[in-house]
This record gives sequence, structure tokens and C-alpha cells, in this order.
Amino acid sequence: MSKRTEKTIVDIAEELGLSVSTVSRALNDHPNISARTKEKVKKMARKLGYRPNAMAAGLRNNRSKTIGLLVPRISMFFPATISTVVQNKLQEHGYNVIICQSNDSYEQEVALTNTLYSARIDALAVSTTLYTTDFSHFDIFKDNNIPLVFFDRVPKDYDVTVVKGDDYLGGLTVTRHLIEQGCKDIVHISGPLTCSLYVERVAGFKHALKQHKIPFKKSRIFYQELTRDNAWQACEKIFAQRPYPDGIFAANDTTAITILEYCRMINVRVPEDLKIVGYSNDPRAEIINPGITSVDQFPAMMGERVAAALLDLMQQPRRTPQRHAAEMVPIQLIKRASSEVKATRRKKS
Amino acid sequence: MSKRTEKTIVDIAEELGLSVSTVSRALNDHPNISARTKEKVKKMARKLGYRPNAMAAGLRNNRSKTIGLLVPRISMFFPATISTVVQNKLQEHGYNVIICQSNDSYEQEVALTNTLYSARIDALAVSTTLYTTDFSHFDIFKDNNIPLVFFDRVPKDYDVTVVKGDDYLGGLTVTRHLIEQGCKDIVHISGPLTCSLYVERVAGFKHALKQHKIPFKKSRIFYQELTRDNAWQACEKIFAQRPYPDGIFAANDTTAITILEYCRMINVRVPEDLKIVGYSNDPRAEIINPGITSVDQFPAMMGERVAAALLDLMQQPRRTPQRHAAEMVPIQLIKRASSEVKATRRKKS
DNA sequence: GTAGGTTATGCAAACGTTTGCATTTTTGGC
DNA sequence: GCCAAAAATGCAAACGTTTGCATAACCTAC
Repeated sequence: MSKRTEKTIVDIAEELGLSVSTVSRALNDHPNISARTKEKVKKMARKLGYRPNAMAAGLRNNRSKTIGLLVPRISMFFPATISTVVQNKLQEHGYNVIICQSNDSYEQEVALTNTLYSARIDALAVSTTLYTTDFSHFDIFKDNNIPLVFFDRVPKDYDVTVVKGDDYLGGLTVTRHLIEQGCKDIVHISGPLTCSLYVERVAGFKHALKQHKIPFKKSRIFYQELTRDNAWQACEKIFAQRPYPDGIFAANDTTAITILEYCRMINVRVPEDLKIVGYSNDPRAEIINPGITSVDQFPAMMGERVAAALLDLMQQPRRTPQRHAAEMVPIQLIKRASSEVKATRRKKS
Repeated sequence: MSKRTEKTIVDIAEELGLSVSTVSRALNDHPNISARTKEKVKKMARKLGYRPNAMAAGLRNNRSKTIGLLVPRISMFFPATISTVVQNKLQEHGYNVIICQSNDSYEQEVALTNTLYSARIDALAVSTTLYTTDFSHFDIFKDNNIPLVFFDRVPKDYDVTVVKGDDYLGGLTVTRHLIEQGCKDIVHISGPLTCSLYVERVAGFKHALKQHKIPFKKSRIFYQELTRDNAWQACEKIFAQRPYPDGIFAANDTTAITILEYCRMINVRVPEDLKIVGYSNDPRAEIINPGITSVDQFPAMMGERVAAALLDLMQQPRRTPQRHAAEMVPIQLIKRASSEVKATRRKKS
């Protein structure tokens, strides 16, 4: 009665007059156990309503069959898609996935990293906060040779396996596209430079300007967290005085959408007066009118790669030092009406 | 060397010439331990790089400080928002959250439920698949008095704590609104009736028709998984022959958006010729042109309630049979241009 | 019938904690 | 200084598995 309802392999063993080792092996289909015994054991397990205790097994084996996924937030399209794919893939291979959100707070990221370590996860995949520049809280994973993979928001100068988009090429491609569309005065709204991927996009942006002999003006670039509010404030600054820019490269689609709305309010025509390009190809970019040109980062592919990297690292013998690959996921400019005066075209590489 | 790098409380105890019990208590701030000893122990723990092993503690305590969250998918706006809130809330209280996706597959749901039980999670929150009508796989949680909360997609005839939206009222409100806007021939695209929330919305729909003496025609209602493809196919049927309906109540926004696009293609004007209302107030509904009238289900509030229910149940003494509350989260019709000929209004209760 | 080899099962330790109870140490009042 | 009470620490069992090694049971062939 009371709370002693949990059956264990000991109960099965007693019930059957077998030893616990035999029961354990039978349940795990160990080759040394006869087919008849296995049958008996499994039947009794079912009858008693036995449920394995993963914590006990994990403690003994020193592996939890659980992997951690640490992302800024799962309510945003891009990380959500990646998380979905990673989780489904690992689930197929018998792993549980603990998804944690840092909410873009460095402190939370550190705390969660420690908690995940305490749970003795078998591997960890991370997309860092915007502000993470010190990565020492991940050392514990490296030191103990626990597979560690970073994706999208990846560290700079920290030797580790990485899966990321080609942000330099992205910045370059977007800027070239705007220039080809006739823009001569382009604003770039970037994320904070503490996050290396924005550094690269900015580099691509500057490089394209240089190639086309367009002077780079410091006043035409903004570094900020890419929220709706911040985007609105940036617009207020940008359109406070003439001349208005003729192109804006926003580092995410939330920002691009906000700009579009601001333009609607102040009667700036898009794309005639101003061309806008976003980033990440959020579903909203396709649906809004005019559609917003954006950069597809193939989140599903990125998720597949992350999952594959984790699985790969996990099946390597523990002692081996990890090989630290850096995988580059391609990007693709998706042209839409916000940057093209002609027709709305959906696909073009 | 090799793999013996993991320090335990035993190491701390030896290093300090104390017993493991004292170390354990010191680390857990047990009142019986002197301040000086606590200080010493914590210092040594830091020095040795000690990391608690949650599995060992969990095994001993019979609680894992982990809770499970089982949802159809996290890449959809509504469940994603709820998951975010639940996770953040529980994280604040020192719990880990394992988020799992059933991908709307009953088999996966069953498998994941069992895995989560094996992990000895301290509580489980579930939004079921569209097709779950047998809930016996959750019995194990009930039988062992482990807090179990269902939300949004909740069971019918299964005694358990529930947090849900007022779907009957939602169906009623939407339909009334369409009628007030002059619609006389309304189509309803519903999810499958295996999912009780759609049953309720349909009931609300029918009730509103009845109240306004509009005959209900079986051919004007569709039951299907609410995907883009299915929505498109439904449109093909709906617009295959005259007369066209003058209003459509879609049970999610993906469907509503697809209908809007179809209408654009066949030159049916929205809202002049046809009024459309969706459900869930997906961010896309606000952004598309015309904006789509939808029903806000306050996912953040639902998440809060779910988290609160879990925490509440967890702090009840284990023996107590659970009280099975049913909480109703309000809904609010968000009127937009897709159903109103006049102006676009953003808010109206 | 026995040796030799398979095949199947059992013993017991180990994984890293926590905790009830026993024991030791400290404290304070006289 | 002494004693009782209070405070601090230690002992050892327990949580539910897995697994190396030892042992028992069963064949097969001579």
C-alpha cells in the first residue's frame, strides 16, 4: 500500500526465483540468456507493471541517454525549427532531449550549463546568447570529453565543433543585391558585435560597399538587439532627417517588418523609394505585403547537421580527443517585392 | 588520469578529513552544520571542481527535479509560446524541463510518455496529439500520484487536471461575429473531431447558427488536419461550384491564410465578397494584408497557469489524491480587416 | 562415464548521493 | 570543574541498476 507501488527488477527476480543479474540481462537482451528465460522475464515484467528507472541505470553506466539543447529562445522561428529537427532526430536514436532557453541572458546561460552538466547529459548543443564572449562555463564539457556542438551563434576563439551559416557571404550577397537594385545609400541594422555572426555580416556588408566604391558611413550602421521596439527607435533616427537612405539591410526579419510598417506610416514607398532586405526568411516575410526579400539559412539542414555531429561525436570512444570540425550551412537570397521594383519572384539562387 | 577526473563528495570528505554525510549536508546548507565547516567544504568543492551528480541524488531521493512537457510540436506559434513560458517559470523554481514533441503521432506520444516515466520526472504537462482518444498510457502517472496536467488539447472523459481555452465560446463568438457582419452562408473548416476542442468549437458554431435561425448544412463543414495543403484542397472543393459562401470560419490561422491566398488567386475579394476568421492569433494574422480576424487564446497566460498548476501539485504531500481542477483561459476576438468592411480596428473585446 | 567445451545463471561490488540514528564535541549555567 | 542540553559530526544503509568474474548446468563425443 501507500507508496511502495514501484516495482523493480528485484521484484521480478524474486517472483521468478531468478537472480537480479539474470533479470537485468534478460531485459536488455543479453546474448547469454536463454530465449525461454527472456520470455519469462519480460512477461513477468509486463505483469508487474515494471518500469525501468533511468536514473539508476544512468548512475551505474555513467551515461544518461539524455542530451542538452541550449538556445536563446524557442519561440523564434529559426531556433525553434532547428530545435525541432535536432530533437526528432535524436529521439529516433533513443535519446531524450532537454531543451533549455537562456532568454539571451548570460547569467541564465551559465546557470543552465551547470544544471545540464549536473544532469550528466551525454552531449550538449548550444546557440549562445547575444552577449556571451566568455565561454569558460563550457570548459567542463570539453575537459570531460563530453560532445559539445555550437550552432548559429557560435564562439569566436574557442576550439570546438561548430555548425553555422555563411554569414559573411550572407552580408555580401544582400548588400550586392541592394546595390544591383540601384541603392547608393544603404543603412545596415545589425545585431550587437559581441555576437560573431553579426561581425561577419557587417564584414560582408562593408566588403560589398567597397567593391562597388560606395563610401561607408559610420552613421549608417546600427548595432542593437533586434527587437521590434529597437527597430522602431532606429527608424525614428533614420527618418529624422534627410536625405533618407534608399536601401536598408536588416539583420533579421522582425526588424525588416517593423521598418516596413514605419515606412507605411510615413508614406515612404517600398520598394520604389526604399528597398528593404531582412534575414532568416521568417514565415512572416513571405506573407506580408510587399513580401520581404530575405536570406534563407536552411534551419532544417542546420538541425540535421547538428544532430549528426552530436551522434557522430557520441559514438567515438570516450578517450579520443574530439575533432573540431566547422561545418558551413549554405545560404540563399530569397528575392521578394520589398527590394525589386519589377515582379515578385519567389525563387532565384 | 584517463577518465577519473570526476570529483565526488567522497573526494571532498577525504581531502578535508570529514565524513561524506557532513560534506553532503554542508553543501545542502543543512542547519546542523557549523558555518565554519560549510565554508571549508564549499571552498574545497570549488577548488576540486566538484559537480553534483543529479542522477545519484535523484536515485536516492526518488525525485529528479525534472519535469516533462509533451506537445505536438514546438515549431507552431501557440504551443511554442506556452512551452516557453512553462519552461521559464519552472526553471525559476529549480526544475529542468524536458520538452518532447509527439509530431502529432499517437505512437510517438505513447513512447515518449514511457520514456519520460523512466526518467522519473516529477511532473508531466501534456497537450495531446490530434488523434489521442485512448489515454491509458498516462495511467502510470496517475497511479503513482505524479502531478499530471493537460492543456489546450485535453482529454475527454479522463479525470485529470486541465487548463484549456474556452473553445465553445470561441466558436460561438466567431460565428456570431460573422453573422453580425452580414454572412448568411458560412463554411467552417474544423480539425478532426477526435480532438475535443474542435468538438466544442463546432458546437459553438452550430449554436450561433441556430440562434440566428441560419440552417446548418453538413456540406458546409470540413474536418481535417489543419495544414496548408489540406486547406488548399478544401478551397478547391469550396469554390468548385456556386454559390460561394460569404464567410469562412477556419479553426487555425494557417488555414485562414491559405484561404486568403486562394481567394486572391481566384479574384474573390476579402472582406467584400467573403469574410474570413481564423483562430489562435498567430503573428502572421496581424501582418498579412488584409489582416485576419482571429481569436487570441492568451498562450502566455495559459503557460502561466500550467506552470502554476504543476508547482501547486508538486508541493502537495505525495499521498494526497490530486484535486482535479479544470481551469478555463479566456479568449478574445481580435477583429481585423478580413471580416470587417469598414476600417481595420486592432482591439475590441 | 568422463573430459572438455558451451551455455546459462548467480554473486557481489559499484555508481554518488542522502538521511535516520548514534555518537562525539561544544556550550553555558551553576 | 561538572553536568545536562544543544550543536556538530559520523556510520552505514539505501536508492535500482549493470557487469566482471565465478560457478553451475547442459551438451557432445569419445
